[in-house]
Amino acid sequence: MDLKSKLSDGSYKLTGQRQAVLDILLANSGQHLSADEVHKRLGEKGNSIGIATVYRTLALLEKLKLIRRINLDDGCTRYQVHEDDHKHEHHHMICQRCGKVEDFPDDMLDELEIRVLEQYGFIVQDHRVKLYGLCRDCAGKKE
Amino acid sequence: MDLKSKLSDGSYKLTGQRQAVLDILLANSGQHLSADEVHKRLGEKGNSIGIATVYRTLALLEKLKLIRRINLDDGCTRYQVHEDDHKHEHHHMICQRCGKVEDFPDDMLDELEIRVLEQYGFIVQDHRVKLYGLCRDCAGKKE
DNA sequence: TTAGATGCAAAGCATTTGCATGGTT
DNA sequence: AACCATGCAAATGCTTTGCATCTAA
Repeated sequence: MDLKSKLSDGSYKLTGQRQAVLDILLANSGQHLSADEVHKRLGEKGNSIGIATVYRTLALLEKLKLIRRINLDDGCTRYQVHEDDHKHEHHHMICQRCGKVEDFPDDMLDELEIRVLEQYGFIVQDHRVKLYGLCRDCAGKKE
Repeated sequence: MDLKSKLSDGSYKLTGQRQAVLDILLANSGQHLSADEVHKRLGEKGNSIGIATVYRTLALLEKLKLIRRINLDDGCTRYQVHEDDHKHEHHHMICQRCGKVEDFPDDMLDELEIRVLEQYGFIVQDHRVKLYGLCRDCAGKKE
């Protein structure tokens, strides 16, 4: 784990809380946890941490690019461990019936980026795509 | 203006406040105003309205699909009048240097939606795309 | 007349911050 | 030892809600 080295690069210290928060995110990499959910899961593991520290740690881990921030428009910021290689970034499909959030890989926006550069002179450095609709399970059901 | 008819469809009343809020959004269609900004501009026009009414009105106008909600991750929800025809929806380019937000038309996600349906069985009903990068002005500058 | 709308202030949430204490290096 | 990190509670900022009053239909 390169948490320690990433931390020391910025004169940050490796603490039990920071390791614990990252561990929770790693153990739930398929989900998109909010600060409150991280806090709760830590408590369930007997690893209680102040909520302020959870927020501060999440902000730090994001700065170190170990996790990424996701906005699913549900009233809170959510987090997910960052992919190891930047090549395999991903976006989200949000089911409007059951609320499930699935990831899909990012490998299709290149054409869009080229056009945007041509037409607007806008140089794309990053992007966020959210698709809203019906997941396979819900699409199969009636009504 | 079809505000009145859209309102009466749902047994909502046409009030001066509702008209005023919509007028502000219409007069600033190129911008992305927050509830607070709408409230301030109303006040500047001598048309003071309670902030709670502004929030309630924005929620109502969104339900009537007269405006749309935009999240630019700056700590508040922003609003913009909806395009008349649903065909010409648009997305946003956010400059990471000067903060300017420009719109670009939505006419390129079709291919992506087809692939997502094929691979995940996900039926796309709506989408949100945000591009982060450098606008033409900033891309031209040094440093 | 009457259901719906408004305004104000209080309440709600997610998130941040001040400050004294505790822990890494 | 020195500096950074933590915890708690208070504070913040956006948004919502309760309730009495007002108004469009």
